[in-house]
Amino acid sequence: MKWVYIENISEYKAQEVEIRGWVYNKRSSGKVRFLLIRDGTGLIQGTIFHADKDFPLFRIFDELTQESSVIIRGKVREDSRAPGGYELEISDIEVIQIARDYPITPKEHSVPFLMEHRHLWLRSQKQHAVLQVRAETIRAIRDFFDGRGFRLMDTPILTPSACEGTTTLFETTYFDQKAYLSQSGQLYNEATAAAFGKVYCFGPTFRAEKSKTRRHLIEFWMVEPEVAFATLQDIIELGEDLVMYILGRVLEERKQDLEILERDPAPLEKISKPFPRLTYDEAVKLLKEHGSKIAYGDDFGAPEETLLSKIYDQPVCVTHFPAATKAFYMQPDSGRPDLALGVDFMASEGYGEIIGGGQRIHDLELLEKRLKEFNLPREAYKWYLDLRKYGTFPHSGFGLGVERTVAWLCKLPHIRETIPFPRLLYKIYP
RNA sequence: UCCUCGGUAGCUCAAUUGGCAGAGCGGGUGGCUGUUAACCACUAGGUUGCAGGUUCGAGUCCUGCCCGAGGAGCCA
Repeated sequence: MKWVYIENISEYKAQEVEIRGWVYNKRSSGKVRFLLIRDGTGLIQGTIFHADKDFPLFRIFDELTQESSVIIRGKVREDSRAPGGYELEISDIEVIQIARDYPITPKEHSVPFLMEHRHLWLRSQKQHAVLQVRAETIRAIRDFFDGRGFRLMDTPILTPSACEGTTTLFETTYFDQKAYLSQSGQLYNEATAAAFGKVYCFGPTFRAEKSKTRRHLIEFWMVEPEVAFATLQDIIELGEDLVMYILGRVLEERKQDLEILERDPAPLEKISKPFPRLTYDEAVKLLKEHGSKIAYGDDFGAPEETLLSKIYDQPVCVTHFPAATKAFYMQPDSGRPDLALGVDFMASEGYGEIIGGGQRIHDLELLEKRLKEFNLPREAYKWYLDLRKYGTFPHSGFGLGVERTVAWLCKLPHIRETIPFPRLLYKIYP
């Protein structure tokens, strides 16, 4: 008998097939039994009818518990009463293992309990749907860049020094030296951009920040493109195209998952480019008009990001931040050197920043001056300064946080469900 | 690190002013021919986070600690 996956079940109408999976739930009503099986690709209901209550299949059915692993065989039938529209008339159940006392029941559980059982929670329908959206988002990102002639250039996770002196790094040892887990592949991207023109890196990043909010993870995934000779304007358009591409793909390919999550797709479907663009000055003015107490010169905190993304029903691009709030390598505006040519993309519906980036300093003298101002050790950045010494080039790039993007697409209240095993403040189990 | 709230059965929660620790789900047993987190009946299940204190009597009040959640700060 042919082993098939539930997602393909409609191709096997009226045929005898085999499904391998786990018991999601079961119900019985005297001489009818219903078995809900999941196999990783979907859910299907199996039925058993028999007049004799001692029917052998009934006895096997009665032994089954939630998450027991089984192989079931039977005939596929279309039935509008079944969840999913198809069901299997079960002729045989082969038990691989009876699961005892599966901790996650079909009723309510608290977040701490579910996080403690994250390795099992992944099997639940909504978690499955979120991670399908994540996988689709990642696939879309790679297709987007690969399709535009970008080269994937993996950057190191173990690094000899801080990309930034200001943020908190995870320190480890590298034989007899100190080493740190990467916070960003950007500096290395600038080197590969000079070799390949258009590059991107995609990998995990680590930040030892004591952040305990709905939008921070200790370990998260970020895609970072870097384009040689691109300006701030060029990179804003690239970011818009990327966001539109991800949106289109998820809306097209994962509609069912958004439905499972009860995520109304309408606000996402309304999004179109170009996104509204504001300078920092304009944004501060607008925030003050809407009651924010932000002082000019302050970086946006969570409440400002949320407020800003609620004012528009589109993602918003904010540019020209005060240079003092931004990284040392940000190119200053030619007219107003106190402003940095940076851009933050705020997702709609209150989700805040999903992209941060900008144009990098390409002038050697200016970069050396900035390193001094930020008290960064020149020796550690020797190779980085070489990029300005040998054929320097204006260039720009950004980083898009995968988890924040997925949380927005799925409209989740917290980022922690957007990655299979989140690393949270003080929490590394399971 | 700070502020707020919480910790009672495997899970989610209730318990009046300090006065017999209880329900639903899950487990077990039985019933039901179309269930949709099925339903109905019965049943087993407790170191009330830990340590101390007040009291005739503490889940409830007090002190300290531990753990968790929400928010703030922090945060290319």
